[in-house]
Amino acid sequence: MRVLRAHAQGESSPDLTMPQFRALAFVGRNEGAMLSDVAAFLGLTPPAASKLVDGLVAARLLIREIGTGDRRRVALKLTAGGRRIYQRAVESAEQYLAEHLAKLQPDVRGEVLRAMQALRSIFDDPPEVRSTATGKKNTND
Amino acid sequence: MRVLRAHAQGESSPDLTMPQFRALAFVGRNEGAMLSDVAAFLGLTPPAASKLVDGLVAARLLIREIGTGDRRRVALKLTAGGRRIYQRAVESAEQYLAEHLAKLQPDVRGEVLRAMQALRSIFDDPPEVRSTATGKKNTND
DNA sequence: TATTGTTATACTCTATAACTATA
DNA sequence: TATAGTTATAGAGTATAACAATA
Repeated sequence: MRVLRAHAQGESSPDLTMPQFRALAFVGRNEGAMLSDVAAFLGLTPPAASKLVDGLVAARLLIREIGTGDRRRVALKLTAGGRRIYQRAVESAEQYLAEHLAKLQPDVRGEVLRAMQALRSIFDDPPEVRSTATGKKNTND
Repeated sequence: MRVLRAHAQGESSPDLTMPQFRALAFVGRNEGAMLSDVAAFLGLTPPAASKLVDGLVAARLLIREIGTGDRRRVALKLTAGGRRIYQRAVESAEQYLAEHLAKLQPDVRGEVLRAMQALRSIFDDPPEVRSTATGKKNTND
């Protein structure tokens, strides 16, 4: 992760900080996520997440939409520009990973894959989003 | 790493931020490291690293020592209190990892270990320290 | 009354630019 | 002249507390 992060910092769009990019990427993976989902995933307090989103909205990479059912909720979505930056970063990271993983023998690569799955299973990666903020709650509530 | 970091944030000494802890841990692993080693490892500019160290020195967790050979260099060392906090965090993280890894079958655990070694080999983890700042340069210079 | 999010305020993190001391 | 580090300044990140709006 450290190596990948260093790579991302070298590549990413000039004026976009790491926290901003993490928030952007989260919304990229979870279109319509609530603000509190962003806060929970990034480990931030709601005010901190709100301010972070402020910057992304000001940069025209994200938009806030009022929840259609529960008007307290805010649904976050990427703008066209936000999606462009997000996808470009994903592609860059994937290419970087692919280049390096190609150095491994196929059987070792398979072993790496199974190891990753094993780690994910025991560290209980929780679902990223509680709801889509577009109205009804989901069963996690 | 995300899970482990969340764990560390819950455990760690109350008034110690993540960047501060990362710097502390780096010096813990690299006693006598130069300031520029800290900056390079954390991906910070020298002024940012210097200010970060300021806080740790003020908290009496780290001390600055003038390099014995090259007086421009600063050797960073842990105080007794700094070492105590560092070791406690390492033990906490190790215990957390051990508890979770114990859920895996021994052969899967072996596979995870080999996968980690394979990843390290292809992502070229660089040495953390350029010199010990206690005088003579090393062969990397 | 509880939940979602924001505004207000303060401190830390981080960068660039300019500087000091040493080599 | 080049290198290691600090000081000065400014903007982003983050927290706690207080608030507004909605449920």
